[in-house]
Amino acid sequence: MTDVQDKHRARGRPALAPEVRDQALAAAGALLAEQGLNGMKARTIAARAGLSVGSIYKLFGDIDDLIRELNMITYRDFAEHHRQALERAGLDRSKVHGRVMVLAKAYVDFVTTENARWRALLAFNRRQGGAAPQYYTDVEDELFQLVIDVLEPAPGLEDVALRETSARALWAAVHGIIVVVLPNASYDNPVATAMNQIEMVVGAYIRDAAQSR
Amino acid sequence: MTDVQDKHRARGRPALAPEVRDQALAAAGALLAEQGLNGMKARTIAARAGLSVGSIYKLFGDIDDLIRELNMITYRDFAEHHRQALERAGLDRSKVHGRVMVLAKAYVDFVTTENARWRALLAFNRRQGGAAPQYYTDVEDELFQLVIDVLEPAPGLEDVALRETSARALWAAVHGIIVVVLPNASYDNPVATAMNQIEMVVGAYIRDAAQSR
DNA sequence: TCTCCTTTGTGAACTGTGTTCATTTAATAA
DNA sequence: TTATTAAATGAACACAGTTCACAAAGGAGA
Repeated sequence: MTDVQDKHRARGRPALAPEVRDQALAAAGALLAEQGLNGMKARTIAARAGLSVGSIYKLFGDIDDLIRELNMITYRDFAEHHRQALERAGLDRSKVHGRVMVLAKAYVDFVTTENARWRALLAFNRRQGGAAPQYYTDVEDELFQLVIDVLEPAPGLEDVALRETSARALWAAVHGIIVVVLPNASYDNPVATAMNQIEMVVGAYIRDAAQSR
Repeated sequence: MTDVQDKHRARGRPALAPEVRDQALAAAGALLAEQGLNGMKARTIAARAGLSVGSIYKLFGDIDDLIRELNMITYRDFAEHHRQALERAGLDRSKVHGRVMVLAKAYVDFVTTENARWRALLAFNRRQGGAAPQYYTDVEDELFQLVIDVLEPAPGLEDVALRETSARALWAAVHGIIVVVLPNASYDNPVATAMNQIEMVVGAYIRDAAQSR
């Protein structure tokens, strides 16, 4: 059935060049960074990309698909941002506490500098009813793995299962503090407040693990 | 200027009885519990309340105002739910760890039993750009106060400022774990997983505080 | 070169939702 | 009863997602 003659190809109007999709995606990404989810209107995106509404739908399915794709990119950047922060810090692997705090600071920085994209990530994943899509979970695991690796030399966390659970629990805790503190207008210095609270929880956890070895 | 003659009053069609507003609010609340934010359409709410769209706007301003009001109620119920859980547990005030875990379990239970309302609370507050409204912050402080009180007898947390920061940090951590774990389909028993992670973080924090006294 | 023919791109039109406001309704005062 | 006034109503408007009949753009065959 798929054995159609190949000599007749490229009939009819040629499809949009592949790079057009990339350009449109980049345009939509810029819009998201500037205006958050508010900017993600079919017509706005089309205008920004220099395409018709119909083409946006041809290229991306629907607007939610497009947002998912942009969020995917944001999440990749997020993970990469953490990896680079860890590398730049150049701390000895034995400095577990310091390295976890480097990751936490990287998180806070990302939220600060990429606020609109980060909010889109949160808001949209929450909007969906069911489970997160597969590729999303993949990047998430990738990020957890980073924390697990950092915890590896920690005294008291030699057990792999315990270390993994610790990484998940700690990282969720860090996330919680960031989510609660950073957008809260009642703190005059939200970043310092968040970092302080993270320090308290992470510090206690690592000390306690070493203690109860 | 306010000294208008009072003998001419109640002219024209009488306004909707005050109880009508309460009934409409209750109807909208039921709708929210059933269908989440998806159900919060002007026409759906109006039909459910047996009123016209216009009346909904007269009574509540706009739909966002109405949702804010419902979220306010949810948040009150949330705080009350925690108070009652603490009371029912009837633990001695010295059992700090146990009492914090009672609060955490209460949180998890609320999310489970009142899922739609809880999600509305999260999603909507995140949707708003600026700071949370005043009354909202009030209930939040009320809830933090509960945690602060529970932490009061904890060894190592005698200092008031430290205790308050600990309460905020710990509660945000608990929130983070719940937000990350409970809706995650990859755990076969999300509630147990969440409670386990919370136990780890809370336990470590309290032990460490006692240790480094 | 000039028609067909096919495939893609376009944007007007349709649907659903928030919001308003001219009109209708229901009450009191005279 | 009638005039007057305020409230309730829902048709109409604005705006956003989505579709699809039609126009545009190229290749194939004459």
